[in-house]
Amino acid sequence: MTQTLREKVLKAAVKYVAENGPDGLSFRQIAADAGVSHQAPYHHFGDRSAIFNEIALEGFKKFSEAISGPARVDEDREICVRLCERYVDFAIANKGHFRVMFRADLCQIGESPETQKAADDAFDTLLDAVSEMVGDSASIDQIRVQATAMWSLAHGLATLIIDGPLEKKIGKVSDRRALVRSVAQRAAEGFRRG
Amino acid sequence: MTQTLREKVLKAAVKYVAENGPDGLSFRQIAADAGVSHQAPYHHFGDRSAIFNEIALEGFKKFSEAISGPARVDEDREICVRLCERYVDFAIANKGHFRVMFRADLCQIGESPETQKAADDAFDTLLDAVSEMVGDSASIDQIRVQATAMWSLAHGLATLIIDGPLEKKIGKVSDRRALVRSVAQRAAEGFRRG
DNA sequence: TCGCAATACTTGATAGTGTCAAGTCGTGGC
DNA sequence: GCCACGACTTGACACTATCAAGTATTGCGA
Repeated sequence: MTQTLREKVLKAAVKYVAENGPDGLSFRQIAADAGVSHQAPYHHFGDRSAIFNEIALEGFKKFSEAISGPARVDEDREICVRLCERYVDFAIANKGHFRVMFRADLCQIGESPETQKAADDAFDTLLDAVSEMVGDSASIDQIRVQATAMWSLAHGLATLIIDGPLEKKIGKVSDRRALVRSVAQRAAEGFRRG
Repeated sequence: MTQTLREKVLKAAVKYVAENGPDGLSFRQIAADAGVSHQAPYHHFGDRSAIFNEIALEGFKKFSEAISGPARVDEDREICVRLCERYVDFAIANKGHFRVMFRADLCQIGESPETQKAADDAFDTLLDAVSEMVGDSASIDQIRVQATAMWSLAHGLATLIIDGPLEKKIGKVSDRRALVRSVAQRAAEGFRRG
């Protein structure tokens, strides 16, 4: 149960971002909350942007896990819907991570090879899922288009729900799930036709 | 050509956000660049968040214009593709605005009735376009699902291109347009079936 | 057991930030 | 003439990231 300061700080940062967004995040406040001096966190994360990088890294790893995993292969459509559901579920359950992962200005993932790799892996996971959905007959270009469409749809849904106006328009969780399902199902019909 | 300070400040802020993202935006720096005291901008925008609100307001107005406008009504698919193209084009051409518009933590649009109205109008514009696409026979619920799907797809594409990893994966503008077109076309096939 | 180097912090100082609270200065209207 | 008001300045405060230097503690090789 003894948590290292590094873990404490990271956790507090993620919590803050989930609740307030990344903008006002203060190293000093986090340090004060943890009962250490204002420079203590700085020792573990050399830089303010370094902590965002770390959050993104953690996020991409979690993301890959959440997206992949055993999926019954009944039919194409089912995969698409599952993918969307998982994407949105992940974003909601991990707001703090999700909000950082796709903000290039916060965490320049290019600077950290590890984070870059995690991000690439996450994308590959998505590509694999889409490939499975499309089938072997499809060309690489088709898969690329399909994957982008799939990704965009899920990503758009997730961001609009988390930070955008969709949050208010669909209050209850049951509504949200139903909407995501309907939307994904509708889109899947188009995606199926290779 | 004489620009009021208010206009100057707003313009500088939008430019900054487009280039660096909203996080590091500094009132004082903008004031210094404009050659005025550090409190001068504060006189026009009572608050740091007020300027983001103003940017969002401007953005939603521009957005409505960009999205609507005359569209040849040949077939459903065409409307969907156009909508996506316009959405993405707007986001790229107005990065500074777009980045702010959908960040609830920056500009609480709920606080400003004017901005709220502009945002609602923008959504209505989108809904109208989708209604046209779907046809009169569709139920309200179907339109709602369709609109959400459409919106999510376009929004996801735009954000992934602007801030996300898609930016690197598609370098040239021609590639981008082709990709957006393909993706939208593919999705449209699913959306068409009421 | 001594020393020593690395680790995990603390303390202090600097520059930059938003924001409150007072000025100043010119212009239009009574 | 004056006076009120808008546009701006000046000064101060609390807060922030970050640099630089100090101090414990701990593990380890001689």
